[in-house]
Amino acid sequence: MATEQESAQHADAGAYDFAAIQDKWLPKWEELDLFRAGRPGDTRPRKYVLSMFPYPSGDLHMGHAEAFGFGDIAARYWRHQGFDVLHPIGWDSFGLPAENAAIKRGADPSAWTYANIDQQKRSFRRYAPSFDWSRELHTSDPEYYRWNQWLFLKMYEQGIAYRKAGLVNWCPVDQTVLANEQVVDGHCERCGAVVTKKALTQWYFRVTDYADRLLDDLNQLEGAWPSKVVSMQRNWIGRSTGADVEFAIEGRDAPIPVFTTRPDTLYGATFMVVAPDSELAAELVAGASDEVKTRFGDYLDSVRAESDIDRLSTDRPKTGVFLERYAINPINGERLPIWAADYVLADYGHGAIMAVPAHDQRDLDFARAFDLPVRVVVDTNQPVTGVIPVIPLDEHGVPMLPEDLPALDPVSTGIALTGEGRLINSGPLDGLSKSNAIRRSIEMLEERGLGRPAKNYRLRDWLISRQRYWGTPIPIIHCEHCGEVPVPESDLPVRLPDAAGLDLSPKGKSPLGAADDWVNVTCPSCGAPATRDTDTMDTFVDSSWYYLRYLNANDETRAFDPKEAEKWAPVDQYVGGVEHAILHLLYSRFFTKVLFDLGYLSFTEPFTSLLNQGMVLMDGSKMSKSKGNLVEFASELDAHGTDALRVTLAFAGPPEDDIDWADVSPVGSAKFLARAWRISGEVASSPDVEWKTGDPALRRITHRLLADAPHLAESFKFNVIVARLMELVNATRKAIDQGPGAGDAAVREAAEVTAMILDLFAPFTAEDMWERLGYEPSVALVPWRKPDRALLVEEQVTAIVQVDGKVRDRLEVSAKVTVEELEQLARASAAVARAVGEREIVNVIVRAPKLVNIATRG
RNA sequence: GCUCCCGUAGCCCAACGGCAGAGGCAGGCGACUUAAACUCGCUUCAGUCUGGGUUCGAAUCCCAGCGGGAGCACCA
Repeated sequence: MATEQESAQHADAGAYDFAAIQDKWLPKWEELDLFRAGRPGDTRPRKYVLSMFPYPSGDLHMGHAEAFGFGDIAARYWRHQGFDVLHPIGWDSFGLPAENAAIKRGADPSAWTYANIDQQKRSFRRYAPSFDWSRELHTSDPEYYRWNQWLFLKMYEQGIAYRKAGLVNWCPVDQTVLANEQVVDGHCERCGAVVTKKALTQWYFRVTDYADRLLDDLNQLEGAWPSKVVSMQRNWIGRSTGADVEFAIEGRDAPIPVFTTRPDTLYGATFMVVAPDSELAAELVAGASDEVKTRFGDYLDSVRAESDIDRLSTDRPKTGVFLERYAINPINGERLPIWAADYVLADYGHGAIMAVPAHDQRDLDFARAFDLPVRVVVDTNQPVTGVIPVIPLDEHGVPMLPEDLPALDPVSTGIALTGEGRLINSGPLDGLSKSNAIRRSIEMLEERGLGRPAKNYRLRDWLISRQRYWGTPIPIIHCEHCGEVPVPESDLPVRLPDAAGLDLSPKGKSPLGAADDWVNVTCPSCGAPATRDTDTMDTFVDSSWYYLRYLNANDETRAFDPKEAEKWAPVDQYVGGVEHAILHLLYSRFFTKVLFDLGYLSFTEPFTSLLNQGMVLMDGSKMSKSKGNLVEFASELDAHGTDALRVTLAFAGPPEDDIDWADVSPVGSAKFLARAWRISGEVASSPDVEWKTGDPALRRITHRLLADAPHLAESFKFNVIVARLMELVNATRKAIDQGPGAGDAAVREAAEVTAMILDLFAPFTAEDMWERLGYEPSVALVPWRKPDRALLVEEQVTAIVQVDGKVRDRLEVSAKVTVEELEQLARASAAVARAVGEREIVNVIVRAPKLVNIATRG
């Protein structure tokens, strides 16, 4: 309990009270409506700063605090640089958790979602990010998702959205299909269940048509996106170039194509392998003996029973079944036995390969397991012009000449020869290098009409159908007579039916199918009874273009205004977690390119610069309730205040690094803020004071920070800016207590600059300081002062003198000292003479005015 | 197995190829206090993971190794 006396002291001392400051400024800021972007007549240049919008799963947590904190630092920074900054916020509010909560607790998914949003908005308000709330959007609003449907129809018209049957990833827990990107190490990205396969007819977006552009345009992002994300996307798209080769099949009219990156090794092909779950395998086995049919059938069953997890384990033994059919090698007419084996995938290339066991590890493993022939056609011992050969050493370390090398024998070593070399046993290709042989073999195939250059991708088309309720209905009607009929644009949005009365529990088919009134419609084309498509869209569709919806979030006539896009987009600074490196970020890039092709956008990449924040950990591991190491966002806010929390997160280290909460000190941050704030109350000069009269030493620190802060902010070195602010506050304190005193102009200048820059991290404290310094709100809109360059150069500097790189003396010299003068001074130094001794001076490097290095010999 | 990133005081982190320290945490000493906490002041602490190389000069660039982290992993 505080006594009256203590309270009085409290007030007298003007103690820093973060709660009071927050309560004071929140309503005032809202009244001032500071962060609305794009006001009519605003002529400032524009910046678009965006943090990935949150899924409303409950309340905000420390991860949000970090991510939105960094986004807000960027937004505030650009405002201080004189930009009209668009910094919107919205809600990624469709998705499974709402539905699962509905099933578990009987809540309506919509009610659950919007209640969470209310809760999170209250937390955001306290956290005070500088959002333009007037553009708030919810992807679960019909006003939003109607444009998902509109985009879907546009893509359907272009053939980009299509339906096909196939084996798809199936999550047995969520009871829905998953896109390839949502399967992580064979597990469901969301719930962790082991993913299985299921044959279904589903909707896809043809991302593979954009694979080359998605890959090639990554070059534009080099340097502006974390290199990790760029390489992950490259990896994910996984382009390989080579050739399609036509193989005739005995007893089949048409030849079958095979994709290979190594057409140069055609002469080394000794068998062919087809994917057991491909149509081709089924067709080939149909013409085989009953015994083969039985063995193949058993094999196929065992393959289908495998989960992706089993398939993912490497070095598991190769399995397969000989189909008793033969292919003809187009280049030399050889008969190649055809096998079915699960190491060949049905949905990559053509689901069939030519096996060259001597030069492909997987083929070699298979050949060794089934005693199939191996023929070496590339001599990898032979050096190739233009390639520096690695010369192997024998056991005594003596380089071995080619004739001393052990014979190439993949069969006995078990190692396939995949390196550079010279072609042998390959007829017209003999003697060529690997790369020349690849080129020549493709030419030969083209001349004979047996093959052509080809590319393949690891990337698969994006499966967007979901068999769940809480998502965007797919705007297609299925009619017995007309087939797939798009819902007319004028009938959009196709609203979700009311959840009440629907059984949302996962059954493997969409709950929408049970909404009879909703499903049964008349065909827009022929008027006959028809049914709606009952699947909903992957929620990653919602987030693929939301950055455009912010530009006119309240426009009911269109998805977005291309003129606004011209003004604001693409996003200048995007902030979010690396977990979206290949999901959201790839899909969003794809949508942007589609919209470009449709003529709605003039750019092809959505996010010019990307910052990935790290994670907030506790004691070295991810925070979670079950581990008992959860740091609650709300309780941290209560204990230390918004500003201290934000400063702590910004100061902890580089933004992209993980932060361990055990290593940081919100108490320390609060102390720093209190020190800064106290100074603003002690400044004894008035705002019209003449800066030039101020203490030069303190002014130098102030202006050095003004000079450095922009490039530090733009390279995301927020932790360094905070450290430099601490330095400035410490120096100001010293100037007041032990220097020129609180009335000095430099003290006011330092305090004002502290407030201006502190606004990036601690907006409440900065605003209150700004008011105490005699100004009107808001400091958030004040352009940063320009550094006085004259103050940055010191008149006297300490020059260091090195002898052979070791510091031997320091000299106080004028900053304008000439090279000659400095060298003379250095040579005259007694310490230098001692260090040089009898040695001969061979070189003197002078970097006036800071450094001299004397190199000696002897 | 392949690829990428990172190793600086007890801890978190700074340092255009040029004096290893901006800052914080923790520790120590002191002031305030009857005392403690808070606050304030002062202060100790590493030669940059190891080994080579380039350079007048390397934490920084190059090579190899060790340690840690991440991504990819039958994609023909």
